[in-house]
Amino acid sequence: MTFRVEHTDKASDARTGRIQTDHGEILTPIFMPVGTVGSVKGIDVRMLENDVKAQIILGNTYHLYLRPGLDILERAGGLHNFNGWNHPILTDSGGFQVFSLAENRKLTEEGAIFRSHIDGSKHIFTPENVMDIQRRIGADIIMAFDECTPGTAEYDYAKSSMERTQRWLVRCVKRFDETEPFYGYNQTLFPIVQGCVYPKLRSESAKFVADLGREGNAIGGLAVGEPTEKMYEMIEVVNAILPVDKPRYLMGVGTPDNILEAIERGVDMFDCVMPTRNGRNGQLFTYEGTINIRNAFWADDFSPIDSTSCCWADRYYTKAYLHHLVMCDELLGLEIASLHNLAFYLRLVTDARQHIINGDFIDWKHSVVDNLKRRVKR
RNA sequence: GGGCAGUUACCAGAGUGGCCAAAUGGGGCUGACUGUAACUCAGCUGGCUUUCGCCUUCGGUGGUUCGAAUCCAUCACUGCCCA
Repeated sequence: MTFRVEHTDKASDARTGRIQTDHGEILTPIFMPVGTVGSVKGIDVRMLENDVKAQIILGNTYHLYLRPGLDILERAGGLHNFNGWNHPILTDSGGFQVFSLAENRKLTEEGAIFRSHIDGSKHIFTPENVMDIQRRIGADIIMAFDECTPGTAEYDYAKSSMERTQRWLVRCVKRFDETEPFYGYNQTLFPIVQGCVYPKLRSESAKFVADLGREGNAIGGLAVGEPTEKMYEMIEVVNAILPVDKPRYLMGVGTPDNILEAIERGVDMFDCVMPTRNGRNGQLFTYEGTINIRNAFWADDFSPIDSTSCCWADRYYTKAYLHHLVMCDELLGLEIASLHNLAFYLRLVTDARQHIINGDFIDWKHSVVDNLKRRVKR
């Protein structure tokens, strides 16, 4: 994998760049749709390519390991062959599940012991086997096994958690570097900065990560319960330390305005379940603000879903029709809402990229950010 | 014409003397959702009030009772059965 910064913004830390992988190129800043079990929920690969214009998607180590399992993935020839997505893929390590499945796991120095949410069976994830598993899943970019610390953690816990993540990181790097790709094409490992909301821990973690000299770096443990302003502050602390010539990936973030604020602070890559999950729950993101398409007042609004038109569905279908589909629990409603939201997210980062190139990113951001946060009432 | 069963909130449907503005579903309204155990979850759903509380409701009318969705009478309507 290679990365090249192409344009830097004079008024902020925003920049554009180009990541090259064996499965193709990624123009940054980029949003990566989340496909936890190997599928972006409700969206097939043709829609991802042609309508969403996704360049890279995520998969999840924990979920894919449980189902379909490594044997099937290996016999399929890796995740790209299995799910038909012949562009870059990034897999998360299961570190987030250490956080989100906290009731079903036990943490030790060795790793994390999980109870499967599917059948209750017991599994252990260690830095070493998570590297091995991600080798076999076959993503282009794989993530270190970390603990995603809650945003509300006390300093002492955050410190010991971050230190354990660092010890795990050393083991991840060692294992990754002494193993080979499973399928012939190159893979790269991104380490993850932790440290909760504490600047001291964040900078310590960022230095540790930066010193590893990997091809890209990630910021984890944000948007997990801390105030939004803290998140921005932590991004600033960390990005002041992470190398500028490597892509920076802010894990799991976020809302459209979160993404623009993070781009301003020098982040290049994002993923979030929000466009798909919230879309399934009836929330649409637009440049006008967010729309809850279940609200009764959309029932007779026969205007296009999004007049600014992120994809064909926005022009083709009306709000009233999408409202109807959602109220009827029709599968098509979930699909259209997810499609719209993903197309919007990809358009958002594409527009950000263009404005960085044009040199007016900050002005543009100021002109759109308040609207992005507002709720559209008819 | 006779017999039996029934009529409860938007719908279905519990409740058969006070703990009932009335269970539970559904529908509806509103909100939440940030590296996906999530087509999920939460609140509200007679009126006024932030709460307390007050007011108006259980087919209609009239009664019994300290007190009625619940008991009695009568009328109306619905369903099934017999002529």
